[in-house]
Amino acid sequence: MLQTHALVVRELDRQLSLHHALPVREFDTLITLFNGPGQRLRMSELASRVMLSPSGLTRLVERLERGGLVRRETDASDARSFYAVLTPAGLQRLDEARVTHNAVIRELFARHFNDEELARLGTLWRKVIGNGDSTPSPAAE
Amino acid sequence: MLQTHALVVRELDRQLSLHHALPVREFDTLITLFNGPGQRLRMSELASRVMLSPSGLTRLVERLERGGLVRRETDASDARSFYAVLTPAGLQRLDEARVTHNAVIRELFARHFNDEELARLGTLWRKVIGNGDSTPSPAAE
DNA sequence: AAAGATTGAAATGTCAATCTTG
DNA sequence: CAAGATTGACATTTCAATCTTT
Repeated sequence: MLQTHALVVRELDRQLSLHHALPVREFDTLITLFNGPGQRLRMSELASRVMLSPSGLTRLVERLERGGLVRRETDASDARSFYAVLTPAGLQRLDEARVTHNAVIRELFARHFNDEELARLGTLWRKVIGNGDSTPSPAAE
Repeated sequence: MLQTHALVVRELDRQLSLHHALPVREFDTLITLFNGPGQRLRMSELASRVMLSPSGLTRLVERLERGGLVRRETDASDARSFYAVLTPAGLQRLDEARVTHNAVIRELFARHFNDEELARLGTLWRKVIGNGDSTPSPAAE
């Protein structure tokens, strides 16, 4: 299982970096923002969703901001907090990269399974995510 | 799917590092060597099995060697090549760490499934790995 | 020249410490 | 003081260049 995971992520990163100069981590961050309310999320919330430490996310958002794909805004209700917001350029880049993303997933992964198997896999994975217990982990949804 | 795997790997790394000072990458390398013929593998072969670049593996083996868990030997038939060999100390450390490894996998993952589901997952994953497709179709552009 | 492996430089991520605000 | 976020120091990994052997 760990090997399967590593294989898919590696190839995804290779293709996204090659065709869109957008490593898989950055891609994941953009798509997470896209799914957030108003295409924005607090830094801390974003960090836990993309499984990065707070400092790791700060640095990643710095890079995205330099590339104009994301913008940081202050929170009117709490001056300690910042929002990361998807910019129009970020949205466009995400849409382009999604084509490659989907192609890789299909080619490397989905291709091996029929619809019933895919549905079953989805169900099984959700069981794991939905239940974070055992040890107090800092990052969970 | 990517999130599920990321979650498991993160927790595995946390627990192995905490209890055995053995990050998941090192653990993976030891167990791969353990499964090799004579508990040894060529550097290049080991690199591809643990999904590390050649240079990445060189440095990882350096660390393991410093810790006495692995030893490097020359190859009599080809002076360019080196073998990484599991030492007795490495085997013992691996055995200890396996307890933690199994506990985490069971708690975080296997616990959610019955035997039939686990068998099915194994089958599905192997389908993906079995295909060493390095360059998928350029459906992106 | 090609293959196996390593080294230097640079990118990315983490932990601990710090700064600001609640 | 606690919470959100950032910064500094450090660890790990990769790419490109290099060295040795085939």
